[in-house]
Amino acid sequence: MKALPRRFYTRDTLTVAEELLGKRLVRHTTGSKLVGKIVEVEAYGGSDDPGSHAYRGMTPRNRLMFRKGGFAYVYFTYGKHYCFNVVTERQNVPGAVLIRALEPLEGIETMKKNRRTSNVLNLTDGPGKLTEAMNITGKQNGLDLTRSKRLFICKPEEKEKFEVASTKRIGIRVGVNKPWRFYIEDNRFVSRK
DNA sequence: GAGAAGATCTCCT
DNA sequence: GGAGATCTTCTCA
Repeated sequence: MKALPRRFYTRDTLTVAEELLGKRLVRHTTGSKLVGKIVEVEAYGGSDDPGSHAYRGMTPRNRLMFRKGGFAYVYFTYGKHYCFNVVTERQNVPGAVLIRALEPLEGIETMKKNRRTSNVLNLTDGPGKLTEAMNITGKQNGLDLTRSKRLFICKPEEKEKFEVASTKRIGIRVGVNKPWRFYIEDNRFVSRK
């Protein structure tokens, strides 16, 4: 269980997005260890991407997107939900990858408790759901994923084979033409087909 | 300081 | 398939 190094994140956002598929998101909280396989992501850019928070430049909320890659960018939306992003690119180049869905691997009972449901398929198949299942909130905003012991991303122990599909992004009104959503084909935990 | 929209989820029909 | 929940953030006056 070794966290991915800084150089994994400080690259082109689309490359990082695609390569995050199949990786493990690891969350340690008091008394529990939660692990999920990343099965669906979306890439967000800067001034070239109207769908991105960073489209109009830096604001207090999106400043994390301008940092060097490897940090967590967590924001609150719709009055109810947190969304978890991984910052990409070099310092001062905005970019982030939204984690949209996970396949639960460890700590499933804790996730069920966090989500108040017994349906495994309903635990982490959406950006607002997986943050609740993994106990990720605004407190994790700005966390360094290459150094933290409580929240990080690592490679699977054995390499897995899968097909990657890409489509338009979901839930945004502008910038919908970009095919910047990636997911693992035939995985049951992907939020939408 | 006000108003509108939002990278969503759940419940209802 | 559709609307309501619910509150933060941004924009503009």
